Amino acid sequence: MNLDIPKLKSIGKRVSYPKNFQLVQKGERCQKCWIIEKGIARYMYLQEEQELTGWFDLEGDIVGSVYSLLGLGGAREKIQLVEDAELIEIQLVDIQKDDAYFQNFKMNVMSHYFIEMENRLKLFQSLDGKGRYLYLLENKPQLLQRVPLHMIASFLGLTPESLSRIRSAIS
Amino acid sequence: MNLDIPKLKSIGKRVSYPKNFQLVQKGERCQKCWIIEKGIARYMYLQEEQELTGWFDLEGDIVGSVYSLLGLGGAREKIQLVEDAELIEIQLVDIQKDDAYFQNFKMNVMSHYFIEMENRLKLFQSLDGKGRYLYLLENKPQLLQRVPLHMIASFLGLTPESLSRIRSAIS
DNA sequence: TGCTTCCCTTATCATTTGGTAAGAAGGCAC
DNA sequence: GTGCCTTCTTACCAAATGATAAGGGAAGCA
Repeated sequence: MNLDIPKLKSIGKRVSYPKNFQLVQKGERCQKCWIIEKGIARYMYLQEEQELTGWFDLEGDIVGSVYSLLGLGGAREKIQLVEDAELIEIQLVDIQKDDAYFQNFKMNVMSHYFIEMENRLKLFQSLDGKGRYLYLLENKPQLLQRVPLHMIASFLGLTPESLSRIRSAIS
Repeated sequence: MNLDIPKLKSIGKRVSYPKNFQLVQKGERCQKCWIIEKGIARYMYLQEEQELTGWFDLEGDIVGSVYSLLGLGGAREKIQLVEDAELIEIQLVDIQKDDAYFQNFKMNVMSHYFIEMENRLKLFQSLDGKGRYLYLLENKPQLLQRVPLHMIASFLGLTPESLSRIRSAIS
């Protein structure tokens, strides 16, 4: 049931992209996904005037628009690199050749994000800004060291000013 | 690609349960799911001391612990009926007989909740309590008429008092 | 070097929200 | 009926957050 990552990597090819490079465009029907060898990817939603940070992927994660990969439609978000990155780029068509593996791939990718989002939603429902920040500090401390704070603030549903206040109140 | 609902219904059997009946217990490995003919189901997370309303299902929706149905483990939530309900009860084992249909079933159920939760998360990240309430009023007005407001408050990530204040400020 | 741009912080004030307490209205059991 | 329980509202105060403005520092570029 688990995803065969080595197989997935063998299907793809190694690529390097610079900071701020855009992997996925909003509305795009994605034919690719990536595995992060080094770097951070950021999922961004364009919400009336403001840019919302929906998620970050780190080393070892699979990057791609889930909505689009599943064949549900065009990507709802754009995905950009926060740092210079080294990735394994995988053409979807190469996974689709093996249908059983492709089904397994889709189930794995979606269930992974399903679990992450379920947790994330509970955090928003039950914790205030300080609580959400502390949770991030506890569970993904690398993000706080490698990602600009205004992106973290958006990810936490806060203004940069509020996040700054929360951080200064703690330390 | 879409789920064959008539087929699903033909597999199950009609049942009636009273208000407050518990369909799924936390930790349970579910062998059933349901289609709602009449009534409302409520998904509840037990979060340190407090009870969190994660979701509501209405007429036409498929009810069940997605996490458990996908074989990922025991249910993370309990599911109870908000009203007396009429349901089509479906034994999982009966769907699993047809593997292609079962794969399709799982993909459909999960992608449905994936999309719902993605939207819901964006609401929490970008809107305050009033905004989230107005969104609900616009998009699921039936819930406000049929579900006790303290459950709605929890669903919106608010205290009952805050929701009450928001409602009185609007009307 | 000097300049701009980006990133972050701090301060102030208005608004929103939570916590606590209290009370009203309705349903239900006895 | 009486009494209990649930649900909902209102009021008050403290805390959290947003909006706006301002400033400093670091990085990048001509």
